Formats: sequence, C-alpha cells, structure tokens
Amino acid sequence: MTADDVAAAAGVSRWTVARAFKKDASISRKSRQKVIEAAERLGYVPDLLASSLASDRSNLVALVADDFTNPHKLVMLERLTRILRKRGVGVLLVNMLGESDPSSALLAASQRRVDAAVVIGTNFDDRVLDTALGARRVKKLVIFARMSQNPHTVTIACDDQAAIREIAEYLFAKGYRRPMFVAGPDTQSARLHRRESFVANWQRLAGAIPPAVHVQQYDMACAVDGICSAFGRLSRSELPDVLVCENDIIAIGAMDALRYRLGLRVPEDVAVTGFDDIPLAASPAYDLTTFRQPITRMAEALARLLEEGSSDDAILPGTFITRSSA
Amino acid sequence: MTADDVAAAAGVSRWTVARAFKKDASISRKSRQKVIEAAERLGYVPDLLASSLASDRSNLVALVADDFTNPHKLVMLERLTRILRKRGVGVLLVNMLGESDPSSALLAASQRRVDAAVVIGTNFDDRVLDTALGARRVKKLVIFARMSQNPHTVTIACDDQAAIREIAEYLFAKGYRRPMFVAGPDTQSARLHRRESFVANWQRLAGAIPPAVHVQQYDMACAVDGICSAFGRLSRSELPDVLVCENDIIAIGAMDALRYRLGLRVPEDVAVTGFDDIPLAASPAYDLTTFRQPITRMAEALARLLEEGSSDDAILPGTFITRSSA
DNA sequence: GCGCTTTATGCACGCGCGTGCAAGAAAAAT
DNA sequence: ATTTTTCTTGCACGCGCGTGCATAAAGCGC
Repeated sequence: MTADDVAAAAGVSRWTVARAFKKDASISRKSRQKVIEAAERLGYVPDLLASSLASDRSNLVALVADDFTNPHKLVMLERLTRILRKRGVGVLLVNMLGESDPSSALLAASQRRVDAAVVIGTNFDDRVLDTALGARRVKKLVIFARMSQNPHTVTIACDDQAAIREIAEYLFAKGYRRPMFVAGPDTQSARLHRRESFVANWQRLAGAIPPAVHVQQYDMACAVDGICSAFGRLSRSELPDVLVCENDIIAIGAMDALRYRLGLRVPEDVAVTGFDDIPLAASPAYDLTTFRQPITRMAEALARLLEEGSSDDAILPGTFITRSSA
Repeated sequence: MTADDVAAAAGVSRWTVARAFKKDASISRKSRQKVIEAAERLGYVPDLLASSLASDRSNLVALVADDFTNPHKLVMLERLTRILRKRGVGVLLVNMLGESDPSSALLAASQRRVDAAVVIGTNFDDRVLDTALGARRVKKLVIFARMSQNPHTVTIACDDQAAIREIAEYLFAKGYRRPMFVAGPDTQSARLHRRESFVANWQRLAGAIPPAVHVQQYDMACAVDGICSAFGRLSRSELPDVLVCENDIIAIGAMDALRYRLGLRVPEDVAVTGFDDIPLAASPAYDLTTFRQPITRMAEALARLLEEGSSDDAILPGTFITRSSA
C-alpha cells in the first residue's frame, strides 16, 4: 500500500495524497475527503521511514540512558513516550550501559537520523557530549532531568535550586539541626547540584556547614552500604538528626540501613528526605518526604522544543511532598 | 557523508563500500581495508534509514508496553535494549497506555517498518493482536514474558508451570498448609497461568483447593487495598499462613498491608512469596522469596528469532530464590 | 464575461542504500 | 600459454515520499 495506490483509487495524484495527510497543506476540502476515504478503505498509512529519508525530519528521538536501577527512570520513560507519541514523535531507547565507548550510543542513534538525542542517564561526561556534537552526529542534544554546563546542549530539568531551598527551610523550621547530605556518585559533569545547593542553603539558615557523604551508585544496596559505613565512623553524639538524600532510591536505601542495619527508628531517631517521589515513596513502609519533579511538563517542554526547533533551556518548578519520614 | 563520498576517497565504487560494511560479503581483504580506512577518516557510518528503505529489514523492533508501574519492566527494558543493541537491533519504545484504540500502538510501530513488535505489557487482548496481524501491519508479533493462545504470535517466556510447581513444593515441604494465591487483574488473554498452575499443584500435594484473590492492577497500592479487603472478609481461623503472589510488586504490597495495615508479622504470622526477583525484593525490608525469570536468555532468544527468522516459542527455565519471607 | 488574485494540483528530481546480475580480474588447472 | 574456475567489482533500478516550482482551476469585483 503506497501513496500511489491511494492516488489511483481517489483519482488524484500521489502528491495530493501526501497533502491530505499533512496538516496546513494547501489542499481543497473535497480532495482531502476523497483521499482520506480511499486511504481508509485500502488501509494505507504513510511510511515514516520513506518520509524521514526524503525530508530531514524523522520525528524520532533517542532516549539515551545508562541507569536502569532507579524506578524513577520508569516514570520518566512512561511520561516521555506517552507525551511524545501523542505528538507523533517516536522514541528510540538506547542503552549505553556497559558500552566501551559511550559515544557509540549517540552514534547508533544518529544512524537512524533522530531529530534529537535526549540524555536521561547519569554517568556521562562532557567530553562525550562534545565529540558527539562536534561530529555533527546529532542535530540536537538534550539533557533531561540533569544540569549540564555544556553550552551546546539544551537542558530540561526541575528547578533543583528552589527545591533544595524549600527542603532546607522546611527542615530548619521543623527544628532539625544536624542534617547530613547523602549524595550519589561524584561524576564529572551533567550532575545535579543538590549537594552544593543544600550546603549553601543550610549555611545561610543555620550558619553551619553540614556534612555530606557520597554513595557509589544510585542504587539501594549501595546506599545501604554507604550509610552503614558512614555511620560507623561517627560517634554517638555526632549522629545526624536528618538525612537529606539526593534522590528517593538513596533515601529508601538509607531508611533500610537505619532500620535494619543500625537499629534506628525513622523518623524518631533520624529523619529522611528524598527527591523524585517514586511510587515506592508513597508506600506505608517508607512514607517518604520528598520532592516531585514536573515530569509531565518537562516532557511537554521537550515536545515543544522539537516542534518549534527552539533551543532554550527549560527549568520548571516541582512540588514538595511532605510525608511522615521527616 | 554518504557512501559515494567514501567510494570516491577509497577509489572504489559505492557498492564496494556497502560490501565493506556487510558481514560475509564477497569482497577482497584489500578493498575492505581501503574502504574502512577512508570511512574512518571521513567519519562515515551507513545510514540505517536508507538501508531500511531499500531492503526490507529495519533492524528495529518495537517494544509495546502499557504497564509502567512495575519495576520489573525496567529490568526487562534494560536487558532487551542492551542485548538487542549488541546485535545491531534498535528498540522503539511504544507506550499504549491510555490509548483509545490499542492497536494504534501497533500501527505506529508498523509505520516505521519494525521487524517485529514485542508486547511486554499486560492489558491487551487477542482481538488487538489479531487485527494487527490480519492487516499485515507487523511482520512478526512476539509476546514477551507472557503466554498467548494466539497461534500467530511467538511466545518468549519463563517456564511458569515449572516455576509454580517448585514454589508449591517448597511451601508444602516447609510445612505451610493454608496458602492463598494473590493474582493480578483477570485479563482477557495473554495472561499468566500462575494461579491455575498453583491451584493444580497444591491440589496434587495437599488434596485441597487453595483460595485466591485478585487485585485490580499490578501495582503496590492496589495490592495493599486488595489484601486488606480480602483479610477483612476472613475470620481469624481462616487466615492463610502464606500468600503466594503472582509477582513481586504484589507481594511487596501484600507485605506492606500485612505489616502496616493488619499488624501481622512476616513471615512469622503470614509468609509471602513473589515472582520476578525485582531489585527491591533483595532489600532487607522485604527479603522476598521469589522466582527469577531468565530475562537475559529470553532477550537472547528474541535476538536469535530476529536473526534467523524462526517462529518457535521459547519457554525457558528460571531460578527459585529463597529468602526469609517464606 | 474580463482581468485579477487566490487556491489547488501535478511533476522532475532527489534522499542513501540494497538486490540481482553480468562483466571483469585473478587464481588455478590443463 | 590457454582454458576453466573462483573471486571480485560495477551497475541499472527501485524503496516511498518531500521539496520547490510551474501550471491549472477556482473565486472575486466590476
């Protein structure tokens, strides 16, 4: 079933068929009607592959990820695929986990002529992005839910600064005085700046620099180990009264460590906050105070960026969710 | 950068360039060397879009899903994308959640000429598959990690029958005598047959038919509610001694319900088993006895199926994981 | 009904590569 | 040296649709 078949059936030319399927095309109401009917009858749908080849838009974006241990990724994937699909944009999921050369993931995407590569992973650094862009491999590079200093990329993210300020002020107001920040791995670039933000805010509020620990990976088991070893080095009097975690998966690992390894109660002995509001955070077992990123609006910002071809960063406000863990 | 450019640079024809990039092509060692060098120098990589258009293989599969609340999906996505990518197969992620017409998801995939559509969701029924196949929309339809009666589809799944038998026998041997099966939604088709399997096995072992409940969705919150209302209808003496759950996410919801809503201890009062071995199952908070599906080998079976074009079902054995929850 | 503007339609060419075949080159056998 | 076999290379044609322009049709005021 090609456009030619439909053209013959509708008694028009192939190009009129193409116009019937194109919004804002110069075509009469009658012709479009005829074409649509014929197409329906024959079961014709335009071939996006041929269309991509002929034009220079593929209506396809690559989602590049290297971190599949965080359930929040699933939320992001769901939202992105649903919203992009509604706008006729397909999603190519590229796993760059265990890739010898990380930029080869970008290359794989470029071979399919994606309109944009959207990085939603964690452990990539600026050089990778630069080489990919330098080689004109991808037309557009978007960093999603992360920050990047790279001037050639577009950032779509939650307003972490404001979020962390809100968390810090809330904790201070609630009377917590010995917070400890629990961060993820200390990557080269495109990192979150939640730790710096929290330290700055707490200094402003309480006049003291809070301690911070890093866990090896954004992973529950790592968080458990990280917290245990961090607490092992602390004397009883130095114990924090609240753990401010970079995200929910670390926070949940931290809660498990506190409860099941260290025999402490949450929130009575040590309170915990997270970031992301993953589904598990709402479970009665954790009931985690956290911060929800505006994923839907971020996905919509991405869709708009693709449609309009703009290159403006989008930093959107999220929602603070208070539960019983802090 | 097209093959023509490389051809000119290497002093050969465009077709020789194509051959250099094709495995088992009839080409001399020298020519290939020349071409590869020139390609590397010019930064050329073959355009998969044009390649797909010209041939009838796109090396692209669609992963169709409608359920993004189960972290196990993330494991599946990671494994599938990684293993398929290693073989040069791209993955198009299609979200059919909230789609008015479910088959439109298949259509979207077909418009990109995918080599196969792989269904990894839950709430689709046979009619959808039939119409999609009837219209020759997709060349191949694969049901992944599910069973389907539809004779035109290929099934790649874990051997649930054997798995459930192993669980039932383990529980019986451990002395449990009043099991209750906790199943997910009762869909039309392409369902799991774990409940039937368990009932049959338990009847064989203990000579009694165990009760079963259904929760609305494969979702923690639903499982919590489902268990609470099921236990509400039971008298003290009828309480089960073990909940055999269709998958981990239900099992974890069940554990939360038991502990935080019903005030029961796990496993002392009621034991729990799951299925899938999601990362959370290994956490100290749950430490769930469960059954791990051979996702890696299932993904490899899919890759083989694409390469060889065979249409044989693959039912692969998994691994029973015993932890403290039962 | 005439000139004018606006709107519709048709068409040549190209997007980058695959397929199958035939001709050419090299190696092997006579 | 010649023939046969094997290997290697080149090429016409097509995959299905988009772009920009030229032409045709329709609408409009007088």
